Amino acid sequence: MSPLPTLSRREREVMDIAHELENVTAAQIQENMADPPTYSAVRSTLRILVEKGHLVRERDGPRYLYSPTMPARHARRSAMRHVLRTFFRGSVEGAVATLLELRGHDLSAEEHARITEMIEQAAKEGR
Amino acid sequence: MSPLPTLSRREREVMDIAHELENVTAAQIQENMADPPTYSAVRSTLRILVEKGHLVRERDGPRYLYSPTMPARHARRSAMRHVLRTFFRGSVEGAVATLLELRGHDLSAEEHARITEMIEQAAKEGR
DNA sequence: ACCAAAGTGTTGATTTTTCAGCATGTTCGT
DNA sequence: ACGAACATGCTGAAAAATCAACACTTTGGT
Repeated sequence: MSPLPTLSRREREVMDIAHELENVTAAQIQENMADPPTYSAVRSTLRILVEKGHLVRERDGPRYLYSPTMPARHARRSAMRHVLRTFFRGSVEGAVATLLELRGHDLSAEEHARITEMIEQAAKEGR
Repeated sequence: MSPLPTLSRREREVMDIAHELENVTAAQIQENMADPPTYSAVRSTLRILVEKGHLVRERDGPRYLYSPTMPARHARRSAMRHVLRTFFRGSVEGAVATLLELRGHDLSAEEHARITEMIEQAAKEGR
């Protein structure tokens, strides 16, 4: 069914870090957690996430590296779709506006050019 | 300091619905939940969220309406900042690209115009 | 005025999550 | 080759979340 979207608070926190850092050790996870528990507790959460199928781990010499099961592209789309729906009523315009705000007002010329190009492209393909 | 970001699974689910629908009754929340518990359980979660300060409730005749404490604008920015950092390494470009993908390829002419205008504006103010 | 339907407050039990301790194995510098 | 540092597997206790039941009140239609 929907085996994945059931994440507890700590689990989600760990998953976010895993997505942000891509391939992480248990120690790295711990370093990036807010109000981190013991190393032991972190590994406990990691083990559960592996069991649930959200993370895979592979040996990296002495230790394990953890990475998200879901391909980054999927994860990005899924996350973005969720905020788009939840906070922007599906409005791409609204979302872009907020992104530009976040960017502060230091949009480089190159960035501007590339984004404009993307919009152009999307409009063309639109039809 | 940061009393808010500690939300459990159900709590987050309820908050998302509250953000999406703005002013909601307990019944509406329940309708929109995945694998919804009893009405009673929903109200239990709502009460906790009010206690924690994430929701406020006001009478609407016979019943209560719940709405997020955090102003929509803040919530939007905060949510977007989070996905930007977590899934796009802070790249506005990347985020916009994904937004356009999500949009499918049916970007209307008007939408295109407005978004382009926003980008222009941002670039000008940027310098 | 009555009754069913819908809403509310409160409480406590069950389940899940969270966390740490401990015994053990591995690596690496000296 | 030895030991400190670091990693792991396993286990169970403490805390939090989740949920439902019950008694009570309000509403609205007939």
